[in-house]
Amino acid sequence: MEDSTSSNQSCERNEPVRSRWNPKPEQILILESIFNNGMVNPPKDETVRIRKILEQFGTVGDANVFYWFQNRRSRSRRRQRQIQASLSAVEVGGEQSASATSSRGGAIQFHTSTANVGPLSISFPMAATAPSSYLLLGSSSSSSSPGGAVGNANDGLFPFSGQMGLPQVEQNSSISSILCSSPTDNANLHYQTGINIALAQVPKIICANIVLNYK
Amino acid sequence: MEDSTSSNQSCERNEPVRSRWNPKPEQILILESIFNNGMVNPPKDETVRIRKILEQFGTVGDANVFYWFQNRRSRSRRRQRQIQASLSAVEVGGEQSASATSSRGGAIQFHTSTANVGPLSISFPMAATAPSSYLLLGSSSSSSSPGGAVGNANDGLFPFSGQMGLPQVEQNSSISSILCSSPTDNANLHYQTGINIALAQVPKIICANIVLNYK
DNA sequence: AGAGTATGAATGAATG
DNA sequence: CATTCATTCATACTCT
Repeated sequence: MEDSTSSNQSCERNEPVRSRWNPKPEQILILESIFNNGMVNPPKDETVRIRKILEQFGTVGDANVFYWFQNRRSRSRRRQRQIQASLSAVEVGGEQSASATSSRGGAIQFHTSTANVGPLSISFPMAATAPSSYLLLGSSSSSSSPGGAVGNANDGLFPFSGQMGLPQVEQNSSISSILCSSPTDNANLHYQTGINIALAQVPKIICANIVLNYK
Repeated sequence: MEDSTSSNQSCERNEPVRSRWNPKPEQILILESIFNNGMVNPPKDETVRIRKILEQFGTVGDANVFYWFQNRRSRSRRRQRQIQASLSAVEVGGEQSASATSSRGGAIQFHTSTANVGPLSISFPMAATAPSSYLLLGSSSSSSSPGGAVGNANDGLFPFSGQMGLPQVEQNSSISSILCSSPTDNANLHYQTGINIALAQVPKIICANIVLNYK
């Protein structure tokens, strides 16, 4: 389950076997944030950057990131289809009704995506010095895309060069900003409000706090 | 949830429904052999011939063969790229491995297909007269490579009309020869040795009839 | 001690 | 040839 609350999750902390990648809560959070922010299908170069960021919290490869998005997109779409299907059940006797399905374009509407957390907005205290910090949504500060990459027109700050094939944002959440500080310098992280999701077994430090507001 | 009810995966032996082609181990072996022998991009006519051969082991269409090679090529290239990339990662921060990190070599794990069986050698009886027998000859150990020049493995006898744009042979196995006889006139197709590995569900690794030495 | 499920990984099939 | 989607296999994790 995604809940991941508490308990174990054998990361690589000192694991003997590593068969398949097991994303840590922080990593999931980040990925989820990116996804929910609209980047549902990051182009390759973005994938690499994302991977680097995630690496702060644990071993991960580009392929893992790639697969993650692919699966996320896929399952998200499928869930949607299902929901929609069951909704249309209301009018069974009818005719074609919604049969056509939304195919790729369905209008997704909000709904829980990540399982238990629900719409949320995470905000990290500021981390300042992380080797590479990501900043989602935000306003200013255009990301200094190295290499000048894509001047992305979207006012956002997310490179966003790709094509996002999904209606995106399947939930109303709005992340205000996320910064990842290096796990090693956990220095300034304080719980600010409520929820504080699972993150539980987090490596031990950091990032375990995030403020999320339901909205 | 995704269990999908049946674990089916099988073949056509008694199929309920078959939507997508599910290559059998023997078929995979053959395809793999051909590919590893240098023919990474068979021209149309070759594709047809290959299909016929594969058909001895199960239903398959030209398109399947075509797709197979296409995907194989594509993924092979990608894997290659990944590996390459991760290797070069060793000089970024300045500290090599330390980054800890990537353990795993930072690398992605794309399973390599061949790994678990260990040295093995499967061998098939040689059946000589199949309607259309394919014979791949590897450049393997046997001295055949004259001059040892770069010579691609093609010294063999494979038509080889295509262009092979790949480095080819990404795995260590070297097939020395493969003959496919029609199961229907099974006459001479008997699994002869014990090994006969799992063919079972083995998606990767292959085996069936062929003499291959892991090296 | 399993059953059930969430999800990482692999791969056939398209599409551009 | 590159990308992407759908399906499926395999496994980690949870719950009873």
